[in-house]
Amino acid sequence: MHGDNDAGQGSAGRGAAARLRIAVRSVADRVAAELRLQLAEGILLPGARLTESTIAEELGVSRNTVREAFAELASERLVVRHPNRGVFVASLVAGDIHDVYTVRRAIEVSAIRGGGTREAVAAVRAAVEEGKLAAAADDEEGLGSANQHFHGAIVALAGSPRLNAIMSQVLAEMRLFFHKATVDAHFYRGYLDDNEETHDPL
Amino acid sequence: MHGDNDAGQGSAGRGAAARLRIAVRSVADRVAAELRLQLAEGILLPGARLTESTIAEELGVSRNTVREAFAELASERLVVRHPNRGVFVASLVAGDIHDVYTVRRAIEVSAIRGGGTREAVAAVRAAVEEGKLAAAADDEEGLGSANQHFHGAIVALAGSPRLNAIMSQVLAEMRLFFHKATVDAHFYRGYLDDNEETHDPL
DNA sequence: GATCGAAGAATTGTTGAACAATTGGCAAAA
DNA sequence: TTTTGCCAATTGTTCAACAATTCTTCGATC
Repeated sequence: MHGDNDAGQGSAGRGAAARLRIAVRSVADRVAAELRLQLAEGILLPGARLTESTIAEELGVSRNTVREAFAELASERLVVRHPNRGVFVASLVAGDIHDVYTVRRAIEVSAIRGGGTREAVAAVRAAVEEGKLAAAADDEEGLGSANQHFHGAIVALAGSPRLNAIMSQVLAEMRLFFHKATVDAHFYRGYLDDNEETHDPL
Repeated sequence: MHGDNDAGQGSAGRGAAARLRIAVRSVADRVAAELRLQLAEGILLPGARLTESTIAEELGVSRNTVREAFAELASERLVVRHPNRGVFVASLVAGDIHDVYTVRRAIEVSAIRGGGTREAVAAVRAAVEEGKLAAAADDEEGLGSANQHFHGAIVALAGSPRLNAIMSQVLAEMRLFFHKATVDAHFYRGYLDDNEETHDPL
């Protein structure tokens, strides 16, 4: 009874699947993506609790699927699991932030050393321009976006899939941090100088 | 009926749980740990297929739990998921290996720059000694182990939890690679020199 | 009134069964 | 031989159940 399918529908279905193959991943992945988005947009604030059943209901998926999505996000450090208590949006303390910057610096310094293809270098310059424009227009949002592109481009210089992956996690953690309504400006300033030093060699 | 628990057993159970709290994690985590072990020991060879139901039966857990373990391992790149086809032990091609070394180098160079506490430096020296002893005794196994300790200690110099985490993943990937029965010795040699250069500054 | 502890409620961790969707192999047809 | 279509096996996902654990609330005791 369950191996029962008619040829007509089969071929039609295959066509649709092929068209979407690249875009459509598993449901768990899409749930993770949705949550990642809400995290980045500050809809879910650090420290907030994510209840399995609630999210399962909201997104119309099963608790089990939500669980898989949580595992994904936890491995990215965007949420933390407290055994038997639940998962919470990660809230970064000063030490964590310092640590994130340590990682970013390690990756970027190494990537810059490596040189990079002409296109990769061009991408960096483009991101810098993007940032200047946003800064001139006082566009907070755009500046943040340009910042992400800049750091992504820097790491892409190395042409290393793993470094890229690590960097995108780092950037995700930083987004989490920056959306925490008010950031201690002084604390942040210190790191800005650090950034400048990092990419000066270019 | 399901909220039914007697006080006596409750207190006894709590004692046992408290004793094991640190060691015993979730079942999914233990499954992942077991698989990680089999991966490191070369029981599961690169390219091998891991069937959910088989492993579930072997370890006496549910398929769903195995699934969670797979997610964990996949995020560590120890296995790869082919959608709708299954998970396979990751098999690293030349490019991957190069990439792993790129990451390792980036992390280690940065960690060495940072200096490190006296204890951390001592740990590095200890690992070097361990390696020398193993080499003198022609102890392949011990040499591999010493190598792991060495690189772990190097990164620990930075005192960064995130760098440590990244490094342990890198080491796990390397273990996967080294257990692939026969490794092209020449290819490997090239990287050995690289290692030497990396830690020479010490 | 404050503290402590014990039911009770809520939530997580795990299981087992079910079924749709997809894949790969194999046999029959062209 | 190549292609087509079916079958078997496996994955992806859901649902329902229950045990274990944590959180809450409510008295009882001091």
